[in-house]
Amino acid sequence: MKKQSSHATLTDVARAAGVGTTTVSRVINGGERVSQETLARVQAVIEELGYQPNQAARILKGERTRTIGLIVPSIADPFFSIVAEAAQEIARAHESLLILTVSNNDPTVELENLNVLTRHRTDGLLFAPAHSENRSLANMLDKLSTPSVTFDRPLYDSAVPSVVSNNYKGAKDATQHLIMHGCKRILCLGGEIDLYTIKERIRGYKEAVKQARLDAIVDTSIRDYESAKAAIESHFYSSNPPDAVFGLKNLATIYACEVFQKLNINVPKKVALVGFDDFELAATLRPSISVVRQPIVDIGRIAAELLFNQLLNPKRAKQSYGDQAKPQHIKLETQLVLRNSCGCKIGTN
Amino acid sequence: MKKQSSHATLTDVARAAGVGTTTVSRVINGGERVSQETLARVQAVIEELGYQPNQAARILKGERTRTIGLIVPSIADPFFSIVAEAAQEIARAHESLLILTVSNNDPTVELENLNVLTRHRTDGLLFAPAHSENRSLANMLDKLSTPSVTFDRPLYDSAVPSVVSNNYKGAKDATQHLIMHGCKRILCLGGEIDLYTIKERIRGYKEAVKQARLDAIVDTSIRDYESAKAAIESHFYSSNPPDAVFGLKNLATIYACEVFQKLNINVPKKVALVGFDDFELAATLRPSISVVRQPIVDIGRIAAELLFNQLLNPKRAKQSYGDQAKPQHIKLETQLVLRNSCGCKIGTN
DNA sequence: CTGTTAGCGCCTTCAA
DNA sequence: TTGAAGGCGCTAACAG
Repeated sequence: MKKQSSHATLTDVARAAGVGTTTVSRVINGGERVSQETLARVQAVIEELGYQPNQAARILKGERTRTIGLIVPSIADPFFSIVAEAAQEIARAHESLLILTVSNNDPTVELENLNVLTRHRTDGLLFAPAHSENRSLANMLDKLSTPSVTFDRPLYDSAVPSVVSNNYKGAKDATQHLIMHGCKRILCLGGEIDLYTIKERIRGYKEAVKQARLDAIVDTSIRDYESAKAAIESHFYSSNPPDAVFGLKNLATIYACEVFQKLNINVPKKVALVGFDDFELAATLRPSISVVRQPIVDIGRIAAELLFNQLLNPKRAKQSYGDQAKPQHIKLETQLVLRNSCGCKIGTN
Repeated sequence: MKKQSSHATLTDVARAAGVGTTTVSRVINGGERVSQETLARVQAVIEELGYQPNQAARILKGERTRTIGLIVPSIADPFFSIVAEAAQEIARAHESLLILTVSNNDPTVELENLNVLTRHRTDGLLFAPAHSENRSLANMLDKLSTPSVTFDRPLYDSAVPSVVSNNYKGAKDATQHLIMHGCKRILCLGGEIDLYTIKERIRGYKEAVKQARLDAIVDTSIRDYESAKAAIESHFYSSNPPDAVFGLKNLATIYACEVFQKLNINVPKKVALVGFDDFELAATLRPSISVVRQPIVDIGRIAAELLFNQLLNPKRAKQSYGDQAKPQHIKLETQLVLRNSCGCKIGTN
């Protein structure tokens, strides 16, 4: 009888094949310096025993763990699930595994995740920081020897590179487009004001209305359909209703669509609409919804590639903040996808 | 100078605190049998050094890895990203990490993932098998000591428990509902005929039309928008066009909507429509789309709970197929969500 | 080409 | 309440 419900070890294989452990080690690591016969025999035993090397033992010997940690606010969110898919693809190309954790945008949970991942000695870390100003997180990561890259949001005052969209310009473009359509009172609608992305988008929106000498009307009270309905009703049943809405994020835009439909407020005749973030069916809704599209796959892919670059070129890895070599901050451009909700007369489909 | 860019070890801590390694070990494992002073001193050193125990070393000592592997066809797919979120939540509750891999429904990739996860000695495995009839996979898993659970699809001829929706009944219900609306020629539209879920849904559809003595019209040629358009055109421009469509999956349904809109075929007057799987905006489209809704979160949650039950009660874990104790196969009921596309006159929103 | 051996970092007896 | 020592499975010298 063998050990109950356990895995075969390299020693087991060596014994069964009548060779030394080194030989087995050589076989599983490419089979260099091993005679054909021995190699075949050992491989047969490996097959028979269903042997798989114990990664933990390798790690202990100083090898890389071949895992990278990914911390996302939510994996059910299409944005982050697409980033995750792209990241895992790159990881796989580098023969690494992706360990997925979810932070809910909670810095405490984020820190916990970070610690667990550290215990597991992930080779690198990919994450969307809950708060971009988080001095203690920044210090911690700079001290940590684990290469890291943030995405969607930067981490200020740290040496951690980032890959984000140009939220500011995307929002400004969208707002200016509405202005070009003649809109005078543009409501900027959303929630989660603490997020870097939202702040940037609001900044872009404000810049655009300011340049056009229009009033900035910002409502960040949206949390769910109900709050969206309440907010929109209060704005549109007022004496001076908006003539356009800029949705700060996906759900805000979708809720706005639904509420307008429910209240029989015609889009785009009565109110023009542009949203941040494209979504499935944006082109199928009537009217079709104009949006600012982020290069989501690129964000995930480039962030992961940046990370593996650090892993493979450790030379620049330990630059600390303050060195003249600044961390790489990549800002990807967004694309304004014009459909009908903004007032454009673009052919359906 | 300390070792370059490496992590502090338990020995480092012990030395710095002027105690033995055993003491430090005790401190990080609850601090029993350690004097207050010593405990405080050691904790201070741990804090100062940013020490985190090396999980690999613990694993080598025989502890659980506190990781579970998740293999999904695609994480960008909303169905699987929701399952993943639910699973990671359960894992977190059990202080475990989720390692995410993507199979693309490719058995070869699936096997690779399985092997990598085995090398990492994940405590358990959660996966949606690419093919439900995969004898070698089944054998492999039965031999493997790693507790596993499949979701969305079972793995036949194996001792691996599963958590799936009642695809058969959901599809049958949907089809019968269309029949109740008076539909006589119901087109069953989709793709990926190899998948368990699709087969089951087709089975349910066929049973329903058979009971009503109607013809079964099944078209599984849908791969993308173009193929959907071609298929629908060929069916609807024929001499005997369908009066209803049953969408076998999300995208098939959505493509159908888009094509009908494009071809100016009125839903539900000209053709009734019910789809399998609910989706964001299904209620917002005009007409709103009636669907069969799966309890996705439950699938992920229950699968993960089943897995941890096995982990915590290893007694029944090693039941092999053929024992009288059959593996647990959980089938969750779906819900027919009636909106307007089927012909129901249900109030909007 | 092949085998022996010494740790990697931690936990767990066993003594003190 | 503390510490010393062995070993988990593997790899990398270092012999043969």
